[in-house]
Amino acid sequence: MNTDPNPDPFEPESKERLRLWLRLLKTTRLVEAELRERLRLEFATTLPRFDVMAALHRHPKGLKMSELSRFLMVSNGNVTGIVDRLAEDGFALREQVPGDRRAARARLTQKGKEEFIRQAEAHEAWLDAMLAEIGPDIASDLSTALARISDKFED
Amino acid sequence: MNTDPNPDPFEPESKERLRLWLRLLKTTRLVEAELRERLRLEFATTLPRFDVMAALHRHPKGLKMSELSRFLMVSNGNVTGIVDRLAEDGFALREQVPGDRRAARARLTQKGKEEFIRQAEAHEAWLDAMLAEIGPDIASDLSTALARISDKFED
DNA sequence: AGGAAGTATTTCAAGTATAAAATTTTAAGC
DNA sequence: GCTTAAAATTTTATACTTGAAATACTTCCT
Repeated sequence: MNTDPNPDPFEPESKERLRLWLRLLKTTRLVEAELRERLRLEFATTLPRFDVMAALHRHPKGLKMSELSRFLMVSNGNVTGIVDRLAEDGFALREQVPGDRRAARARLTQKGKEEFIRQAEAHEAWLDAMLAEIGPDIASDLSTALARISDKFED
Repeated sequence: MNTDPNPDPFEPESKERLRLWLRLLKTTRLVEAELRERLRLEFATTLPRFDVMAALHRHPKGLKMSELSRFLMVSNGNVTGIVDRLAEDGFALREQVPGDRRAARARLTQKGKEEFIRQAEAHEAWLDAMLAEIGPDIASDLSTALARISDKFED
């Protein structure tokens, strides 16, 4: 489906890759901005809070702070503050890990779980609308191509 | 090239789109994190500073603060601080716009321009290596598909 | 001219983000 | 058992980010 396979044979491939990167960045930021605004308006929350809640929802037994940090690819000190604020609102809590007094496991409260489910349903519907241009087969191809990039970072 | 066109005919398309989004986010964050670290180690700078310098480099006559803000899709108040810090380091400066005493145009200094060129060359080489898995034709297809998403946000 | 509405920018408060240092606890080697 | 290394988390300092309010100037309408 590539309609213009080689517009300028003298242009290096690196320029084409740079263009791809800029497009990737722009698309991601547009979608992110839209999600952030809707989360703010409809649920009075933020994207980082949503991300943390999503991670905790996928792990009902809870996650250690360091696991959360790795999973979300954000710094260690960062999750401390986000979980603090979620705890203040009664959406999450910390539990001591038995047998290791260094570690604490964060998990959702019942209230947090219910709230997250509401948010996640809206989130999925918003995304579905935003990516409506992309049919399921193209979505799958795109995912595969993107996976090829991110797989290079495994180490 | 879609090797698995319909893994579960009962799964809604929205799940496939959600997966695509998560993959998009993960890939972008991985590449961004790598670029940020390299900019820090090799040039003692940050991604937002690089982005501002790139925008100013593309517009040698300078950009108004509000134009910079729109171009980079970041908030108005945000660019103020970044340009402030670039100015402290002698990489950028503000000029009054003649005929409109509200507006100021930011542009690169000669020192800033030279520094940016060094950084941009390294940046392009890093990206080329990170996206090496993606050939130019696939890069072009990918860009087209992503453009279909971001074009929906024009208004 | 004079005022309302709009535009450009900065300031502000709160939250997010990083890297690095500090703290506390656990595990390993000898 | 004692020391040292490793691990988990928090704290610190600095920068980035947003949305909203404040400030200053411009334009438009009458």
